[in-house]
Amino acid sequence: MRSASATIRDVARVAEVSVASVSRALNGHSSVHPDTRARVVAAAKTLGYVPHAGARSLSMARTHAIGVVLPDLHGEFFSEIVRGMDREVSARGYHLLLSNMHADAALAAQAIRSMRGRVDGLIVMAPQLDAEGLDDALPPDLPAVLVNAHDDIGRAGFRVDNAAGIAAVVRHLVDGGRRKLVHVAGPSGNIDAGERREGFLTAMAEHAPGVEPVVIEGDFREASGATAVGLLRARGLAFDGIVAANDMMALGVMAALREADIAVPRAVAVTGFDDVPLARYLGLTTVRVPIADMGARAVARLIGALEDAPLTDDVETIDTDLVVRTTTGS
Amino acid sequence: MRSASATIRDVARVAEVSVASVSRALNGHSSVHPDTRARVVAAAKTLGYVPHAGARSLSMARTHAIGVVLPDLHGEFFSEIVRGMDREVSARGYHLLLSNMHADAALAAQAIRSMRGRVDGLIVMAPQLDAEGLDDALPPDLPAVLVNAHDDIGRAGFRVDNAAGIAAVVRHLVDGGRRKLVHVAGPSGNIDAGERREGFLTAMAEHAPGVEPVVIEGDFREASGATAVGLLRARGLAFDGIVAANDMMALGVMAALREADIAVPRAVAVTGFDDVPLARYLGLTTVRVPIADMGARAVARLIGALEDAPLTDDVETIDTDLVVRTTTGS
DNA sequence: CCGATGCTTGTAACCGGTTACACACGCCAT
DNA sequence: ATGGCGTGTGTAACCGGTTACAAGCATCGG
Repeated sequence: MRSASATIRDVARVAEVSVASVSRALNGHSSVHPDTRARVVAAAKTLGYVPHAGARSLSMARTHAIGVVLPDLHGEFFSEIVRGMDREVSARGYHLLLSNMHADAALAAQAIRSMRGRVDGLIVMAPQLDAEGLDDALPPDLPAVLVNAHDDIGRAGFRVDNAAGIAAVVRHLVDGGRRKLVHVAGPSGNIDAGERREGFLTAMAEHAPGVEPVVIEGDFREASGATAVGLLRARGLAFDGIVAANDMMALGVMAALREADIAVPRAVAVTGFDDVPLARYLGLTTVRVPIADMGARAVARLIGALEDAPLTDDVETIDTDLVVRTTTGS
Repeated sequence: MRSASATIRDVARVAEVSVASVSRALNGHSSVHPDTRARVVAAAKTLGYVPHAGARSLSMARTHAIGVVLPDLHGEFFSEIVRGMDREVSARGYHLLLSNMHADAALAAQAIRSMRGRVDGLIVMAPQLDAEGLDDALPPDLPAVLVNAHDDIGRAGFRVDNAAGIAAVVRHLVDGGRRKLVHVAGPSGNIDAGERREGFLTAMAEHAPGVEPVVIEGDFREASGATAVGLLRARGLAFDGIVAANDMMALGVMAALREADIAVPRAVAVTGFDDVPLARYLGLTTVRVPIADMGARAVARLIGALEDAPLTDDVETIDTDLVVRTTTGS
């Protein structure tokens, strides 16, 4: 029982051929005599030989690994997007190399750079890096696909159709007879939060003309949903529908409404965004975002670029679905 | 603007020194003249040089990456354990290489082998592989830490203290005056499910002597919780507490009880196991399993072994906490 | 003035694979 | 016999780093 693994040279010695023949035999090259191949395969088996992926990567300039750079994000989004990527990646024989990014831009750039030579391409979700920041963080020879990208980033990427999702929510509420809608917005720096806020205002202008839309600031966290309800009541504003920018805030809203004895959905309808699993259990009407699909499509596009044509710089849009449950019931 | 990245030789040429000096200068070796170091650093900066991690790994026999082999598991567990590992790993300057395993043992072994030369060590969760299967799947020179291990695996690993968790649940229910307890068990092949089932029987013998404990088969999925309730009622068994082997089945139990107009917790108490986020929202009394901690500790142990002493073969136990909520209210 | 010593530096081997190229061989047509 | 061709194999360069070893040079003590 050896402790160090066998190398290709060990196999060559045992099979009494050159290392070149071992390599060719094991990689299914056609110009290898059947007898030779048999000897090589037998030697490899007795030695328990497994090729050293790092060495192969170096000489082939191909690692068959994809780097994933994500900010520190909450469980549901993280596991969904990674699951989607993994599904696609393992179907194509690649691996995923994870790197969680720190908030600091310099550290983020460092994390990205440290991937050179480890991966064939990158999938990056970097809310805090703008086009410039990305340009000097990304090694020029490493193809990258952006997730949650700005429209105008000038790079291959994906984005969620936030405006359409919010518009569907607003239309649904207006169809149900609600007019006095309030939007609980996400943090101001966040791209998706910004688009949802704009989308809300646009949709209100279209579907409820004449109504002054109200926007309360939130931060995507559950507590800020409850705070928003407190604020509304303190100001004495009348409202019959609350459109939260994500599901967690919608949960906070629901808890605060229950505490204030305001009936959902009779007095006030509540909606979220994302469709986290919790939403189904609590009957929350929300907008489903196919996160896993986005991960899978990002991977597919990246690997496609690696194996065929280079990446194009356009941003693809991910469609959303309105999921109607009980918090907006008639 | 070059398309291919600069190599150490390019830097050497520009700085007018040898590659050895570049390597030494950039790696903070002490025997480099300050002037030389300055020239090298300047050259590296103008060229935008980033060392090629793959090449460095090959010559140093160190990748600073840890392979993670997991079965295809549901969201919560996956994201929690990966989060815990990531926390520990990035604090120590390593990366995580993910590989989801297929159910087939041969494919699983293949997935593990393909990590050779890519990672310095492995963290493996392989419910379908026994000691033998692991022995010939794991390359002998690759340290590995097992998660969710059998007690007697003869390898470094971690396990959840399922018996203690279930015992705490049973004690809590008995303290609340419940005696006629039913256990809804997990799938028979699963290690944790088995330990929870045994733990239930042992705890019942101790805390409720004379009572005949009932066990209904389930499969860890929500639907099987509901099915179990149906079975109990069909058999006409009396019960005042249901101890589900995990949270999802407990949710199924609760839904079925609600449908049958059986009051929780007044008529029947319900408990789960795992403490998924949903449990908090639905008020489920359950056993908290610190999944992220387990991931972090597995990584810490593996990296410790890599950098200091080799791994010892013992299995460490992860403690659980009883979390009392409303489904067992007095 | 000479050898020992310490500080820098360069040359080249090495990590473990892949593959361009050369070459040996047998066979066939000329 | 000769040249051309196809098949199978080996030699050695290469991927991009690290590092053992040798060597140049200035300084210093005897």
